Amino acid sequence: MAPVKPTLELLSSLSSEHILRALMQAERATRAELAGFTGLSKPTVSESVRRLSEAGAVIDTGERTTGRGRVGTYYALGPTSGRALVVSLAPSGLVAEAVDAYGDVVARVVADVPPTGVEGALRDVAAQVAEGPFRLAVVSAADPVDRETGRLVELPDLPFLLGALDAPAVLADLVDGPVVVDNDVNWAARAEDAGRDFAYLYLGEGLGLAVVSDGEVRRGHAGLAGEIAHVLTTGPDGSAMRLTDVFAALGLRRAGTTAIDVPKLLAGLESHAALARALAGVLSAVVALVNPRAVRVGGPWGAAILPALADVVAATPRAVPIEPATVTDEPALTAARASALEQLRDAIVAAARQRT
Amino acid sequence: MAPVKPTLELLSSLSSEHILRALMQAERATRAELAGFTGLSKPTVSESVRRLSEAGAVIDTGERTTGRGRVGTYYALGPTSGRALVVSLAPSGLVAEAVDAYGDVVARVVADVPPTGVEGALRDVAAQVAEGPFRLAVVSAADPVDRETGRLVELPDLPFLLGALDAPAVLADLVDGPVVVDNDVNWAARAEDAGRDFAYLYLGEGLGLAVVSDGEVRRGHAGLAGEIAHVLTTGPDGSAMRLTDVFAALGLRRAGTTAIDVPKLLAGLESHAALARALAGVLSAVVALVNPRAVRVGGPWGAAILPALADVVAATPRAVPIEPATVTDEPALTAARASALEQLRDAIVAAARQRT
DNA sequence: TCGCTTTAGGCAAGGCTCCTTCCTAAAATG
DNA sequence: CATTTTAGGAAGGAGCCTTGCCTAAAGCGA
Repeated sequence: MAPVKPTLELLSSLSSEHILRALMQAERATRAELAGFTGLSKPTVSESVRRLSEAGAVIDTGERTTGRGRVGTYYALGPTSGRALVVSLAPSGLVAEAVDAYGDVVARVVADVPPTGVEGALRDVAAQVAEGPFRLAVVSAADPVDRETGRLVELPDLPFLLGALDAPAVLADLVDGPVVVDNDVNWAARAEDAGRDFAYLYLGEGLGLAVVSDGEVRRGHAGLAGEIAHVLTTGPDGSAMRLTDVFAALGLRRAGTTAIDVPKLLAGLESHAALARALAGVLSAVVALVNPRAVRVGGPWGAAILPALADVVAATPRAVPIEPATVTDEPALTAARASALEQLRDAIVAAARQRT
Repeated sequence: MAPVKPTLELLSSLSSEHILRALMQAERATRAELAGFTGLSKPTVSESVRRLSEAGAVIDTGERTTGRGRVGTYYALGPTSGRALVVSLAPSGLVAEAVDAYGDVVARVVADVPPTGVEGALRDVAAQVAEGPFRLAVVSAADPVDRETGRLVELPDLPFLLGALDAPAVLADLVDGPVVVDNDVNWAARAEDAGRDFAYLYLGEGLGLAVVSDGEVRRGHAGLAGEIAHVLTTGPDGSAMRLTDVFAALGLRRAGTTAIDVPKLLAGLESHAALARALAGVLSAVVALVNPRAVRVGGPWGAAILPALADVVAATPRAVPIEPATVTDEPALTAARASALEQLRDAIVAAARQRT
């Protein structure tokens, strides 16, 4: 809206940004190479590198070019560029990674969720990959996340897989900057390359849906967009029923909980038709409200139900393509890592802008 | 993502943008005043104004200051800044306005929809407010709009109020720039100030819903987000039923059409409970999928049903505030006008950036 | 009436950024 | 060992923004 003030400082900070981003891609480069990458002139690059070196943002690596011609000096990002923490929290286990500005995973720890709860385990794995404080953290959690606070929230009639957890508070002394927490289904959707408007349906012990509109996951006011358990749909008997109650009616809940009994569901093919109809009812609401180009289906029983679901949806007046999820290996972690990398790089550029 | 190239030209174009935006607000100003408004120094402003004058973007109005001190020269936007066309199309009538870069409505025409169709009437009203070609047009239409083409689309089992219309094609020879078309409900939602995440439910002859996420109306892949007629909900008899079929079941459709019989609906209070329940079912899907802070309700029978609807929703496990719409006087036109003004101003700044 | 104040605008100098062009140093090549 | 190749530096120039000062002209007040 309001234009930026036209000052010479703006130009030099733009040059710095060019240099830094080029170094993030190249890992190390001489000033002549940077001039080639960025399109800036050699004197401009030299001056910018001089300033950045003075501020500690980049350093002379000590390496020298060995080829024809004069010996060049390699520069790289300084140690102050720091690292980002990436954590994936799920009942099946925790994964923590430390990522540097080059996108390299410099440390990785996997752990089980102990019976004492996820909080201690989170602190442990984060500490294990730490090496000095992180500049920021990105957390994926298999439960609904409050958008404001980053805390996990329990919703009625939904399985609460990880339990109460205030990840920003737990990680506060390990992370200097922001701690971003989001639901694993939202992260998994971000890993998909399915266009600017699509929905991602996750079918596992819990049910999840991510809405991607105009290229971004839309979390809603409190971060609870996509919590579809309470959406009205068609029950096995044809009556209007909330989606979560369909599983109860079909006897597909794990005893004493609201979690879905996945093995039983996969074994009992006869319930698939009723499930497909119920899910199609939910998707009719998705189609009506967010109008996705397609619906990607993932999760432990996503592939099993997909054909039946696709058939039912195809017969509705507003058919939408039903596609299998394409990223199946740690999808949430993959997307969280990419987000952490982008945020880390932005933070480095912003910090350099501050300190010069 | 990719930073802008640091060039001196960037600075001068930024200065020009400051000057132009200040003139859009002030209508006319001396260079000294512009220096005060923008925070730029007097020589910078003088130089920028000189360049903009040469390019025709601003002109000496001929007026002179009359106060103490030296006589100043007033500058204003040049005639090439042009106008934007704003049109509202509804069965109740057409409104066309011409808006200049100051936000003033310089011409306005109201017309009825003739039995021959809306296309000719659109051309007529647009021509009547035209005075040379428009730089862009913004159209609000009371029917679903295809996001790609801007054409009105007919959906099965929905009233098609205006009929087929390709507004961009009809206006092509009156408008030099883009023609933006959107649904009137989406425009009405943009006129509300209800936070960054909310939904707008329009209840009239047709049913409409607008979804605002992260501060923007989200239109979906084809522009059909919010077409809620086919969402499954609770029918009068408790069975799962599409929302549009609820009106059929209650005998609230105008004979031979899929349009809602609003007078009959307003007269028959006994059907309100069933309607409220059906709408609440749809809102449960809205809450689940887009998680709005609140739902604003507008339209001819919005106020009538609001208390009953609010009661039913309050009793659900995921209650959401139900609020009346705040803008009731030409809400769609108001928002379309604001959008046109913003786009016109951006276009002027962009054009100046090109031509200097 | 006349000097003072006030105000728009111009001018000059200085600082900074970027660029192009040219030069230098040093390593590999033949 | 001369030539080629390449990183880096130096010089000069152009453009933009700023501060500070000056000028012109209109109103104000004695």
